[in-house]
Amino acid sequence: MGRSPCCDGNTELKKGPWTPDEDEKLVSYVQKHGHGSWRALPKLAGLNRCGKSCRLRWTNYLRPDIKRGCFSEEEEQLIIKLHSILGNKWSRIATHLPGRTDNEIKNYWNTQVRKKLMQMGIDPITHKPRTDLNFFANLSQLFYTPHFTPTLTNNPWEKTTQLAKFQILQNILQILNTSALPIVEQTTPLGVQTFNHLEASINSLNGTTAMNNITGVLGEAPNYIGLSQTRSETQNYGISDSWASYESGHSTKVLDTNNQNSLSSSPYNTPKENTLPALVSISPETSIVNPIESYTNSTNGSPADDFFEAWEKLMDDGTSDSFWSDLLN
DNA sequence: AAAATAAGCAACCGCTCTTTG
DNA sequence: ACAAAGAGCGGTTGCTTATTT
Repeated sequence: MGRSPCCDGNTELKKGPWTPDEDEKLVSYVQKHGHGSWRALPKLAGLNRCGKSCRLRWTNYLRPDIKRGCFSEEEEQLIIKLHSILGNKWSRIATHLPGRTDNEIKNYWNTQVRKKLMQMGIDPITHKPRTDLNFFANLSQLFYTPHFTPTLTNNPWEKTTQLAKFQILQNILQILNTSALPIVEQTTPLGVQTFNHLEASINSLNGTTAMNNITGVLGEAPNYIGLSQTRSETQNYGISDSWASYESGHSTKVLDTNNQNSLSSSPYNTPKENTLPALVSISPETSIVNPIESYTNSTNGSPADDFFEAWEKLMDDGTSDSFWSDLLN
């Protein structure tokens, strides 16, 4: 199937940036007659453009309900959340941001959000922690940034950043502490000194005001941090049927993630002497497209999966709709 | 001050999906 | 049921502006 581009054979048609005169013609025509058939529109409106170009110009720029200007923190958080569930479905994402176009959101993602997530150590495609060596090489830089302090900022984005950093460091430390994965300390630029610094700093945060602040920020989802919890406790929290409940405006189904057998059979079980808590429940590689299915299929996996699961839950509104609003307020 | 490089964004391209006859 | 037209989507390009060297 498919079809040839609407402009085929019409090499005379103008391309490139629109002039104010062209904009005026298009706006005045659409306001008078509606767009009707986009293919027929250019001729009727007196434009030397293809219909597709007219449609794009109208929907992305000239439409009266377009909201222009910087994205707010709330919009940014929403985009991240939606992207973690929907992936690059920009038009779907755009339906939840009134006045924003899919193109604008896509551009914003590619130029701003993606970069921020990368800096946080989050893979912007999978929303999983980055495990590539470049990230580990930059770990010290991440750790020494001014934001990584025992007190939390009021800036919502920085709150998220701090939480993500904290979780990343916690899980890295746990991975390093796990005998099943002894290679990291030996083969990456992350040296013993950095390792000790990480451990000391995380321990200093554990049980401090900072932790109270973090759990306070998380509201009803403090278990995402899980520092002072037993393994069974960390498994008991519910996960909302994220997308269905999000789109319908309800927080509905709660899944029971208890599964002691799968945990005990994991090759990555944390040794008893490990002072850090167990990672959250273990799941196989999860699907961005269908997070619900991925939750219900939870059986076993790796520490990296665990972290992603925790992150996904963080991004995915754990037990109530108030979670993200708490974070943002 | 000029050149080089990076970043941001509007617009285009080619494909798929939906509608229509 | 089928093919073509129409519309929409996501990825990419290339121009403009800002920043760095």
